[in-house]
Amino acid sequence: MGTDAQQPDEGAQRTRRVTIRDVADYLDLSVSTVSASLNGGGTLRESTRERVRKAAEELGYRPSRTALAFRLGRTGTIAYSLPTVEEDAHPMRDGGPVPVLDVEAYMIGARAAASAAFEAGYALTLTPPSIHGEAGWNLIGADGVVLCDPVSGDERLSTLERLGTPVVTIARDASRPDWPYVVTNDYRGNAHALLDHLRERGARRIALLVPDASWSSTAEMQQGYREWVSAHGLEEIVWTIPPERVSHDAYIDVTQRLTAGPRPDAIFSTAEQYRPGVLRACRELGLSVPGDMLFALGGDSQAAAHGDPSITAIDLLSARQSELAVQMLLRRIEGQAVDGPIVAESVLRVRASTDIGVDE
Amino acid sequence: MGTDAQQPDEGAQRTRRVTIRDVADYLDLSVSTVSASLNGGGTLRESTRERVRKAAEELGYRPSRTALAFRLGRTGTIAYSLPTVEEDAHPMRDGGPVPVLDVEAYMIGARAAASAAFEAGYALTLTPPSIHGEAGWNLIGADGVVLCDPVSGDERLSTLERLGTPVVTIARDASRPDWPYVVTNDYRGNAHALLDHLRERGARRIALLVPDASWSSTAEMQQGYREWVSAHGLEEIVWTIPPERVSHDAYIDVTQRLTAGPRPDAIFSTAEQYRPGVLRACRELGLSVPGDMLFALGGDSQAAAHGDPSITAIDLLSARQSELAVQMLLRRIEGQAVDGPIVAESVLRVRASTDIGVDE
DNA sequence: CTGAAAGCGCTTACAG
DNA sequence: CTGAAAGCGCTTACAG
Repeated sequence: MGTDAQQPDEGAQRTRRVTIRDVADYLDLSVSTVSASLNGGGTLRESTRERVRKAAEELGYRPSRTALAFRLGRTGTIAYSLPTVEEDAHPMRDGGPVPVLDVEAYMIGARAAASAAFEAGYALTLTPPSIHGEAGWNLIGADGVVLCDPVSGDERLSTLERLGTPVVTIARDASRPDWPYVVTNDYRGNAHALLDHLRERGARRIALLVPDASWSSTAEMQQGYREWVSAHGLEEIVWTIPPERVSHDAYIDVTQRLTAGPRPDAIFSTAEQYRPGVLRACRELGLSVPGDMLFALGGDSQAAAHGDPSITAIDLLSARQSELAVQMLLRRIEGQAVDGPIVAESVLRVRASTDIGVDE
Repeated sequence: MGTDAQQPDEGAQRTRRVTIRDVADYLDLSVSTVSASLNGGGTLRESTRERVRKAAEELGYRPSRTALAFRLGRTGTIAYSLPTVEEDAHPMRDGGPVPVLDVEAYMIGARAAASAAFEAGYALTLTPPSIHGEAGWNLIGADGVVLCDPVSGDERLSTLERLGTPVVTIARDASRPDWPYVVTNDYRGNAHALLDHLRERGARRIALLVPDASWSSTAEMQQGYREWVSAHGLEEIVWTIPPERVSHDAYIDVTQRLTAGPRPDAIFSTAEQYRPGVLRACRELGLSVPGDMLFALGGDSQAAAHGDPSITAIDLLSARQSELAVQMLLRRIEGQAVDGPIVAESVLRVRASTDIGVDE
């Protein structure tokens, strides 16, 4: 029963907005002059500009976003699009569908993107998971799009190209090896580094756990793995997880693989998402991590960093990735030169799951 | 090396857009007629409407979002705003700042909101974590805002009210008990249900773990807790976690509390975020869950559902919550009657962390 | 150095 | 039943 409870009137009448015309009339100037003063265009006396700025401030003038968007033909909006999977392959929590791969990384990325866009005067639109087709993107109405983890031949990418909308991807569309508008990571190199680390900690039979999907991050890590085991004369053990068990349910597959043949001494999961599944499978089979099984991840999370045991992982620095992608996209939108693919930094975080203290 | 690698020209010339004027000229009609045909306004022969629709389709006419926004004075955009905390209280992962409370629930909520908005013809803007002040919201340019978990006296809410922008909150601003534009949950009732459950499982000394913050969800659960322990003649044990340890670091506080006085036999954490911290503290003290300590959460997550042990939690059905909030907001924006506070459904999910099989 | 005019693509009264 | 006109708030040539 706070005394200041507020129930704003539905029909609360908003004060008519202050336009450039009001400022012009107030100063007996033309709207052209006011516009030029405020935007630094034209050739005006500095004193005039100053008068205009002051008056605009006084009158509470705020440029109309809609008028500007209309006039300039740009909405001042960029879209951020997370991976979509077919409805029935959606990992569900009771509360609703969860995006695939790494939820937390996406959240960090989306928020960093919103900040970077905002600082440049743009708003960030989150696309609905089901977006597809020209009509959808037309409704979203973005000047450009950051596409996270496209699949190979991603429909969103080709549709947006047809529409002439600039796109920057985070990680590649595997079907376009020469696509320059991408912020990616050295996934192969990361895989090598992680495998070197596992080997150093004594692993000799390292299984690769990968989703059966066409994300290039996955594909590139897998390629890195293949090169590496071949170079080290080790056996290639690839465990592919069907898309419908893209989350914790992977424990079913892992359990089956762990009991089927000769057991590996380390598991490298490209996806953070499989962490709980692998741990559960090991637990149920009485395998201690890292005692009986080393375990490392191709993506990081708070859970990986602070769970029991903490898991060695590659941190892709998602916030930085998204910032770079937004910056590249804004350059494309604004017609500036763009600096080819960017390979962002990643960091190997060594944690308890590989901390067995064995030196070879 | 792909033969179809595409490097769209920076200056790729977009085909001039098809306007309503083009359709009108094509049919020798006026733009008014075309407009009315397409939008169902006016009094036109059905045959005319049909001809227009067909021609529009043929010519590939798509209404211009910017023109529409300008003309109608609405951007066709709603904003979704997650809680902001002071910079230095941001839980950090190496990859960047993580939003407080439940990341996963927010991700589910944001995506559900994006879908609901999209279905109604709106785009969803994610606000940057640092948003504040009129200028920021002006840049975002939303027709309305969904505000998640406002703090008491939330600055965003008062700023938006001053701007005349419709707002719907998810959970209350505690300083506005009579605010009608809210989708909330029966947090007190949920607390009672959870406590009843713990008691049924044998708990007699139940500690409440709460963040030192003014989220009303927290406050209401705490109120529910107080009422309940008092009604049952049990001791009130409230453990408050300082805002700078809003995440896993809470294990420091929990460890200290667990070793300081007489030990509780159950912990009820209002925030999902404290799950790893509590588990770690128990682990390090050699307390098994649920053997030595029951544990339950006021919010759910995949990790709670599938970790070891799985944790009993209240599922707030975030997707549904967000859908309801978006629907209410759209009614406000479109000037329709709004149906007071909505208390959304929540579900108690009983899991291993309280599964001790003790009947009283 | 400043102003008048056109126009971005629509919708909405209003005429006919 | 259909059309002509005004106007939403700006910027951008272009004139003076």
